[in-house]
Amino acid sequence: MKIATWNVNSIAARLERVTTWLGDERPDVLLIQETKSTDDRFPASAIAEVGYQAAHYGQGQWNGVAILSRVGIEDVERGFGDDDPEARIIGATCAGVRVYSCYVPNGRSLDDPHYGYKLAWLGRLGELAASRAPGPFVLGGDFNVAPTDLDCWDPASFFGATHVSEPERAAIRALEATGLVDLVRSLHPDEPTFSWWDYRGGAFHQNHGLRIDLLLVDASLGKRARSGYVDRGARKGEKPSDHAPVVAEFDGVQNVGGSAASMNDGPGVA
DNA sequence: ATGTCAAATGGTATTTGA
Repeated sequence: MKIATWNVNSIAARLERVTTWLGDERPDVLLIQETKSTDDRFPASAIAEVGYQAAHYGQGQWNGVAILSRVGIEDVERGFGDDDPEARIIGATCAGVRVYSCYVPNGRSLDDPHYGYKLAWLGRLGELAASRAPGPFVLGGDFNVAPTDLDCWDPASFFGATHVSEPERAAIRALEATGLVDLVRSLHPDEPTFSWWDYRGGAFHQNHGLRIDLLLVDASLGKRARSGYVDRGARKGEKPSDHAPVVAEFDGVQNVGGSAASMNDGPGVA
C-alpha cells in the first residue's frame, strides 16, 4: 500500500499538477492540505476522472483538507468534533487503514495569539492520537513543525521563530509517545531531508528548506514500511506548490473484505 | 527592502496569510 501527503497550496491552482502526479505515482491514498476550497467548489469530478474518490472538508479562502483514495473511503470524520472554526483535519478509513489529513496552524510568531491556537490545536491532535482504536493508523499532513534541528536548513536563522520552538517540538514528541513513528525520519535517521521551501529568494534551488510534512504511523505500519521519502521532483517545474509530497510504501497491508489487515501476520506477508 | 505565491476585493492594486 502506498500513502502520501501533500500540501498543495490551493487545489484550484494545483489541480493539473495533482491529477498528473496521481496518474504517474498511483498512490492508494493521498492526503492533501490547504485546498483553499469549499466543499461545493472542490474538483471532485476531475479527481474522479483519474480514479480517485475524495472526501473534503473546506471553508473557502483558507485551510481545507481532503483525502483522496482509490481503495475506498469509509467513516469520514470532519474536524475534531469541537467548536474549532477552521477546517484543518479530516479522517477516513481506506482499505482498513485509519488515515487523517491534518493542517496544523502556522503560528505566525511566538507572540501572536495564533501561536497559542497552534499549541492548543496540537494538544487536541495528541488527544486524538492517544484515543485511537488499535489497528493500522496514519496521521499525515503539514504539521508546521520541524521536529529537530536536522529538519531545518539553518537552525541559527530560525532562532526565536515558530516551527522550531521547544513547545511545538514537545507536541510532536507527545504524538510519538502515543506509539506513532515519524516514518521518513525512522528510515533515514541522519539525512537532512526537507519537504517545504519558501517561494522567495531561490530557496528551493539552494535547498533552504524545512521538513514539516510528516507521516506519523503506528508501530505495525512502521515495521512494514518498504520506503518513505520526499518526492522532491514534484517541487520543480511550472506552478509548483511550495511543498513536496511525502510518500510511504507498506508491505502486507491490504484490504481483506474491507477489514484491516491482521496485526500479527509479520512483515513480508503478501 | 524576505520580495513570491494565492485568494478576495469596489480591484486593473492592495490586503492578508503563508
